[in-house]
Amino acid sequence: MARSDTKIRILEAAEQIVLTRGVARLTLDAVAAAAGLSKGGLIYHYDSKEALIAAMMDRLVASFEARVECWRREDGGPGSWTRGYVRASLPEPGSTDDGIAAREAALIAAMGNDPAQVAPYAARQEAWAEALRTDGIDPLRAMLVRLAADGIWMNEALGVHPAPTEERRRIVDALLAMTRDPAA
Amino acid sequence: MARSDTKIRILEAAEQIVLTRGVARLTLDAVAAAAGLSKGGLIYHYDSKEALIAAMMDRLVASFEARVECWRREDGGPGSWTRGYVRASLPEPGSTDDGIAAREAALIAAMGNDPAQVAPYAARQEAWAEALRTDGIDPLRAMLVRLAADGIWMNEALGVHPAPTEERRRIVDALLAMTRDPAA
DNA sequence: TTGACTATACCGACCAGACGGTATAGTTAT
DNA sequence: ATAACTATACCGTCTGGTCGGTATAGTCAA
Repeated sequence: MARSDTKIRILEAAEQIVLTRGVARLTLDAVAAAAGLSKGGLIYHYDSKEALIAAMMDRLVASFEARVECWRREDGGPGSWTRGYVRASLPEPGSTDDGIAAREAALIAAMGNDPAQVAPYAARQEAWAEALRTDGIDPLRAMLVRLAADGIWMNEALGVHPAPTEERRRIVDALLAMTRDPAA
Repeated sequence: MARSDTKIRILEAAEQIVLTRGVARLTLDAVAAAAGLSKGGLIYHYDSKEALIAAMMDRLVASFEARVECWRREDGGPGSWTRGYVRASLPEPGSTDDGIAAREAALIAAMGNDPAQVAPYAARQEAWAEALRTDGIDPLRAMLVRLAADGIWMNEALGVHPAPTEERRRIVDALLAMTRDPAA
């Protein structure tokens, strides 16, 4: 068995638990069981629960920014970063892009365990605001698009669905269009 | 003492704990201490932690919808419900409207304790979507405004600030304007 | 008026179980 | 052999919840 997969397996197990059973059940025993190893094995990889959640946060920030950058590159032009943010935040339902689950789960876990652990995510805000500001489109418009995207995924992370699938798609299209059309 | 004040005192204490110390520290002992009574006294009013959080959720839904309705009435005309939603979600920083704290705290507490407890909030989505749809303005536009408002307060509930105070005000103004101007 | 009884509000000691974390011995791959 | 990894047993603490009890105020028949 590929040994280095273990750490990732642990993180994914932790994400699943948060998403399906709630932060309160994110216990070391539960994570170990879900990842298919013992608590001792889990602690070997992550010294403490805090370390585990910190790793989830790192993974989330890195994977999210990578996905934004990936979309931005195969797009280009004014507004491409904003569009990347939207696409990275709101992958097509049913797509294989499961990185989004990590984002939700990690943030919820951090918030649930200790609000201070949200810091790594909060720390990226300034950089993202700067990216929006210099994206070649109206900065206020870019920020509105970004916030609406946040509104969707954050609601969905809570299990709340502000719009059914069909309408959701139209909303995402509208957000992407707002980054292109100079009028509205 | 006015007996029913106690229940409110308990709920407010619980909100404060969630907001300042995190869900993990929302224990019955902590709530009782913060509300100025014993655990026995707390349990007398709310049979279990679950019941306490359910009460927080009820309070949140009722108070939020009341605030939306309040704003809508003293406004009127097309888009007034959408504007009410924005104003109820995003009170001026420093205003005495602390109802928003209840919304954040209750949702976080529910999510932290058991995701299923978010249900009372999720259940209102359809009604809100209907209100947006029949608000006299472009429904898609109304939904985008609502989602952006959600994006702001949900970020802030996590302790994340996507925009500094000055820019935040401009964003809120832009959202309100979007419910009035037929163009964009 | 008085005494029996009830309802409401609250107290705080206590308990069983769960939790994060430690210790340590064992296993496997190189 | 050694380092990477895993399993099991265990510990102290904390948590949600229980339970027996107290205090006060009100009702009501005699």
